[in-house]
Amino acid sequence: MNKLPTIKEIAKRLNVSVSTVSRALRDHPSIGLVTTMRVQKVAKEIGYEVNRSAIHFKERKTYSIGVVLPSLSEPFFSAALTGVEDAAEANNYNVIIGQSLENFEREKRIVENMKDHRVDGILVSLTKETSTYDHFDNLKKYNIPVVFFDRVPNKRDINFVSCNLHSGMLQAISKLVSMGHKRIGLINGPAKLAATRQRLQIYASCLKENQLVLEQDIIVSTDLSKAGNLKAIHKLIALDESPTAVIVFNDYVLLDCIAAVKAAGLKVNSDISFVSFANLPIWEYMDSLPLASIEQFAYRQSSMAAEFLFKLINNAAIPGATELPPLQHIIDSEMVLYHSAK
Amino acid sequence: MNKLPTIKEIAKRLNVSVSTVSRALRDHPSIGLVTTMRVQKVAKEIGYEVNRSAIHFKERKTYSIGVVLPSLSEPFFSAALTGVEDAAEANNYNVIIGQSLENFEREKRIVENMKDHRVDGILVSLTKETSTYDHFDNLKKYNIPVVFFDRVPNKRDINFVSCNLHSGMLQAISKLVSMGHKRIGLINGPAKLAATRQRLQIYASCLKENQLVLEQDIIVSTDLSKAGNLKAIHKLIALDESPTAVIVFNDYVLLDCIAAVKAAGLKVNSDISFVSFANLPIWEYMDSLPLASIEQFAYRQSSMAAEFLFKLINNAAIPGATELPPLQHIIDSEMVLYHSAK
DNA sequence: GCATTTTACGCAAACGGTTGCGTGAAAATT
DNA sequence: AATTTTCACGCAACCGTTTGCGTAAAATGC
Repeated sequence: MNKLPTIKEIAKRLNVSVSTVSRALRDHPSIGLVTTMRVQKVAKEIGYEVNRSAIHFKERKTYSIGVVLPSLSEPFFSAALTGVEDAAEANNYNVIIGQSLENFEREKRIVENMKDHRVDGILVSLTKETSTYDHFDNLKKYNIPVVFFDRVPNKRDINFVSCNLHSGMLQAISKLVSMGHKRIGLINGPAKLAATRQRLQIYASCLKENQLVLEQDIIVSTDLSKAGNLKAIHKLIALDESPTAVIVFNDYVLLDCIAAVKAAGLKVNSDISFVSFANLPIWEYMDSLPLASIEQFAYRQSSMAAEFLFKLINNAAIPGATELPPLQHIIDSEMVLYHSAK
Repeated sequence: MNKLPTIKEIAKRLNVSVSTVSRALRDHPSIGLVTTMRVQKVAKEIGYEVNRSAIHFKERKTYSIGVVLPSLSEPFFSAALTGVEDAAEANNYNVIIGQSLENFEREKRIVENMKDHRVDGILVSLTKETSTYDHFDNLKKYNIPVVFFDRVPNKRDINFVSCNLHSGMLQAISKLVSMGHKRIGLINGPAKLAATRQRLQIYASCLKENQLVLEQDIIVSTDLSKAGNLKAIHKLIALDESPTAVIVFNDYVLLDCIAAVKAAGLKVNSDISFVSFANLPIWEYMDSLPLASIEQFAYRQSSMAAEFLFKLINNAAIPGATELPPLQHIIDSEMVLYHSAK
């Protein structure tokens, strides 16, 4: 346990005060040139490095931000994390990670833990289960700013970056219509999810914008289990007049749908076309591709959220600063075509 | 910027000294019961919480560990991270993340940054590029222990947990032999990778243990690019006497191989069988499965590595403790059959 | 040559909590 | 009743660095 050299050590060697050393190391103008040089020379010799813990303590900052998100096994979130990391590095921050694993209690524990460790700010993408936000509101007391991204609370006056699914969906549905599709179904998620309600609403408006009528029989939902997914797609292909195209809740659901459709003897992209919400980067390896995916820009969302967070952190650091208004941004999604070549 | 309550605040209110408050809050026996109660009551009333930064500073600990790994977009590493998180939570630590993205310079920067932030220890899975370890040796000076997992340095006297591929490979090759395969090829990685040399060696010994001879013509390699992967598999299927089974470097390579084999009109698992090293959890959705994968237990490796790290950290904390010998463990890989049912 | 400004540095407090040691008063022992 | 022990608490240093303020000495002005 050999101690690391401190500024005291340098002071002792040079017979100057610690304050002089401290200033000399930071090139403070009120320290003479020769002294400054001598201090810096000795500092280098004995391998001095500032003890950030001391500074953090003094400044009441830790120079680390927390990011809590559902699961890094989802490519969307691991891409998002990279966005956070890059922004953090640019701001000389480091990143404390917490995976909520879609578990509300775990999310609460993680936030609590991050608060205890006095992170300077927190980025969050919510659990599917999360519908109360007390554990975040609570952070105000500690002056810990929070920015949400992608999975954001249904609430005003919060800082967030999210993705507008409408633009991508409109592109997709317009594309389908231009290809002659008239019955475009929807396999939605569980009713309790905010994402589900949102998708339905956007789906409806996109149909309208293409002069198509909303037909309830081609709107089904899945609980996101494999069985649920299969049930949903079967319901659609069993109809007298099946939809020729289907918007699917996400790529995982789509994988099951494609398998089911094939098993039923139908051909993907000729008998039935799919559009999904992109979260898997594996389509290039698959035999059957969806027509398109709706890209939600994980990296852009998270890095912009991180920028917001640093803005809030830095603003709080300047003494008389007035509180910033809520920082909010919505990124347009985009359709990405896969099958166009064939 | 309203200040958080401190122990001074409590002391003032109760007209006792801060030391008494400090002790009362931790139920120190030398403080009278009534005083203790009064202190704790006031503490609760004003919502006091310890400032960990202060303690961290005093104890010269940050109660956070760093984990640096190639990329969380690989399911192997995101599973590994979950193992680290769970172990960290059990030990009241938090986890600072850094993705090296297979970039040596970035790995160095991350380690440097973690050192600056005085993490109590670091877990590492190396970049493919990494072949020098000075940036880790350097951490000794700061008493920051390091434990490697999965991708470990080729070096003695280090702490590590890794996975022995031999056991899984032996199971797989034995299985293939029992199914009648006699020519079992290998698509290996780039020569410069340590993993490549290791796989070749194990492949050779497993053949030997099954009384098969090593044939150079059915050992090919890929640079892991798509083109390289295709070239490798084509080389094998173009042989007069193609192998009936192939051990493949990893799942990404395998995806290309399967596509190529199909395109060539061959049937997977009848004309040619594959065994790969598991890193993708997506096989359940694929049309063509490999016969088996060799499971390397990301979660187990990383959580054991984390345990090692905490052992080292805690050992360093007790004053007269002698240094621990290198903590090392090798987990046996296992074959996981996919195709057995069909 | 004396008053004034500037230069270069030191002192000490502060950040929040922990802890070894000291001490007066109460309790126990003889 | 005198002595010893126990109890309950306070004092002060410490962790490493920053920073406002004070001040000798040097430089400048007249």
